[in-house]
Amino acid sequence: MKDIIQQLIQQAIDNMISSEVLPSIALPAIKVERTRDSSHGDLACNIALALAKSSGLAPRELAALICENLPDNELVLSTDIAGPGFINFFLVKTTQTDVVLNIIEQGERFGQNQNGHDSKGQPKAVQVEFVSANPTGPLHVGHGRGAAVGDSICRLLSASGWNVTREFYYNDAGQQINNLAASVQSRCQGIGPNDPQWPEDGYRGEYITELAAYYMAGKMVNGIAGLADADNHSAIRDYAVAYLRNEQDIDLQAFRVEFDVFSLESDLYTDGKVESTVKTLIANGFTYESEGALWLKTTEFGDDKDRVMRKSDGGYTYFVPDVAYHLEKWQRGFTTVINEQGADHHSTITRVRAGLQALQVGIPQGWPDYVLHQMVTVMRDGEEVKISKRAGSYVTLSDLIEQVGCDTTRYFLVARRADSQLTFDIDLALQKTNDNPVFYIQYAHARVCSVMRQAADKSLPFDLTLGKANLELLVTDTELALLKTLAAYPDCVANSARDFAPHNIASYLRDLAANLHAWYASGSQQKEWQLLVADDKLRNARLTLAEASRQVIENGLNLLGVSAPTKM
RNA sequence: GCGCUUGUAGCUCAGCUGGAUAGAGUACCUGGCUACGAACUAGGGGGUCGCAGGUUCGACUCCUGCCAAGCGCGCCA
Repeated sequence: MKDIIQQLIQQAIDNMISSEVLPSIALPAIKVERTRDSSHGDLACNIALALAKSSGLAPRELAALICENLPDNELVLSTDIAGPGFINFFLVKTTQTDVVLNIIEQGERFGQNQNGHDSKGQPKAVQVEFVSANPTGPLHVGHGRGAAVGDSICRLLSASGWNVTREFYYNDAGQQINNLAASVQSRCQGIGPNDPQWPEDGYRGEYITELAAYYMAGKMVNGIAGLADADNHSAIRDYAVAYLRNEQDIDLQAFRVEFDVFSLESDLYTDGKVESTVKTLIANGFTYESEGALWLKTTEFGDDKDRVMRKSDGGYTYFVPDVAYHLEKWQRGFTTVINEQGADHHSTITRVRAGLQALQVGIPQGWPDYVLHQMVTVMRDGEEVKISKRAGSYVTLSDLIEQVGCDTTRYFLVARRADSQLTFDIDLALQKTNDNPVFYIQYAHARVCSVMRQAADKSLPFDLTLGKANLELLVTDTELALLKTLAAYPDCVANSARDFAPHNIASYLRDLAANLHAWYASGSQQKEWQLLVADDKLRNARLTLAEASRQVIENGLNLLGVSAPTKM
């Protein structure tokens, strides 16, 4: 519909130029937008404002000229010039109710688009790396935010026609893994954090004790048996990593987050990919030796200082395998890669990108994309809960899921822009009342389902065909507002996917639910506005609108990984 | 000190990549069910969009400077 209006305006301006009403001027892109306020019609265009200066005409005068030259179109009821010079378009009724037919026809596919298709109409590949928690402890709220945001981005990209690969990267090769193993080993030997032999950077959490007990009891985890040998450091390390990976998998499953690929840092070493990456960087002349270490000239790619690649003890710093890993992503054919991670790691972005540029393999500047989420603070009983991995005070993701439920946790963690700080108020999330937006949206869905059940109970069966044929009977203010909101959904999905911004979906759903509740409630003020009226045509038209609304709520909630209950 | 991010109603946050009178929730005040589920809804009060400049027909949005908060600035990951 926007396209049609755009063409009409284009024709009008072309006519004006050829009849020399307008000088021949460069045209900016004609933007036609959905109006926010229904008194402004259905669609609006600001072209007269944009062209005012170059044409030498006053905006309102120019708008009037454009309207006069506008070709007739059966879909346009009338136009209006408003404010400083906006042209508002009022469309015939069927353009407003058409969205209902589209929703009914497309069902769960409604709202999807093909923006992720290439010129041949094939889905383009995108890889999204998220969570990527180190296997040194259970997942906490921060990981939860990464999981919720990352997973929703994946769902948005899929809905936009991309072929999405979800990937989890384990840093299972660094010093921290040795700390982990040492901590577990100490526990196996009966040493606690208060003993003098306890490792300096040891992990003190309760889960370490449990892990040690499992190992000593010889339990199996992911095909690895606990050897019950407290002196075997490497066996303990392998067991600990397997155990914690398994714990994380269980949490992620409970959080409804799945991955296609798990990559291991240790593999990059054993496959020689770290070594070959370093060789290329040296061969390309972007390194130098100093103070016994090997440095990468990251300053040539915008960093504020050069960075050590190989420490004087011979080991590589963490970002070297990161570069090797991203080179591998590129070689796997992903020209679009998104990394979702905590903002506390933002300094790695410059280094990884610099390393990739220095490899000189044709990777574009600014590749890969990053989505960073800010810190999550947790409030419980009105107090902030401090998160400290070593001290073991910890709000785990599984705690949250258990206490407030998967739906609420996911919604809360994804409902705000990733780059604003988030306070997770457990007391608020626990309230199953007014304050909780998740229930508000789910309730709207359940309410429609309830009406459908009522319809059957009262022998007022829902006849979809009859409903579709009588949509022009939808005329009340609340019905029109609801139609308008439904029509905005596809744009909302496309924009959210483009911006990697799933929080827009959360806001949209809040809005849609409000429209639905307002429509429903209008029936308690005016009985003739109820859905289940006696008139067959009107009732079924309304039930069709209700079903369409339900479908869009379900589709939207699905993008957030939140369930759409039929009963609550 | 430098870099990244943020600053919008008392509180928690949106604001659709420059548009019309800045919007929701919450809290506060006033109404609506012998129920198509009131986990809802109608209305009211509440704003120098951190501050100061600039860009233009128009700025919460873009630019510059300043103020404040969070996070980074390791031969840790």
